[in-house]
Amino acid sequence: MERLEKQFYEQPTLELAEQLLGKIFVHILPGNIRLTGRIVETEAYLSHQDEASHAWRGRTTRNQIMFRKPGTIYIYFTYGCHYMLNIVSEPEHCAGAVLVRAMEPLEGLLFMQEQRGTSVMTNLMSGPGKLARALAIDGNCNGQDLFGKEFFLENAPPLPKEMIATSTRVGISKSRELPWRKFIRNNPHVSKGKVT
DNA sequence: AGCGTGATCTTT
DNA sequence: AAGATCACGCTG
Repeated sequence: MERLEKQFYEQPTLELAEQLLGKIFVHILPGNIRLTGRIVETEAYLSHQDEASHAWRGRTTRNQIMFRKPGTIYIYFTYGCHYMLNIVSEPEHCAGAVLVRAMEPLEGLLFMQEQRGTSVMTNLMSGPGKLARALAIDGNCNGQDLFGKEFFLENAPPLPKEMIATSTRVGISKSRELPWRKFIRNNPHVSKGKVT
């Protein structure tokens, strides 16, 4: 399947959060090892309209990558041990982003199992911290983009509307009521937040 | 249900 | 300079 190009990432953040479901995330390791997963859960983060977004008060040292061109990868470190993978959306300087919260592991399973210390498939990438670890993503990836040799997305047929579920976001205290989490209904690889 | 772990942001 | 918070995951 072909790679997704620039215009795919330029859509409004909420639409991109839905469109990303089902797409294949690819990380190529040195030695041409493919680590890949199918995105099954996302969350939208806007900028100034969204109190829970890192960008809601404007540009800082940490969030500056969110202001870059769509398709850029924004990684940050939290709780002293986890890296979070975000994909920048909207036109440049708007600072929208989509948090990738869960994937279904596809290729590189042995590597992922070693990274994660488990071989239970539904536990490899069923959460944002877990998937970053499984895909060998850390702070060095911050600011890279999805148009190079190392990271990109592969296309997949759009999902039927009835397979897409919506809920409030998880793990935040501000703007809790916003229904900006998107996930594939009844998929066993979504995080242990809320299921329907 | 409780806590580790460290960067970042807010308040003094 | 100090304190609070955190887009989490693991043990128990």
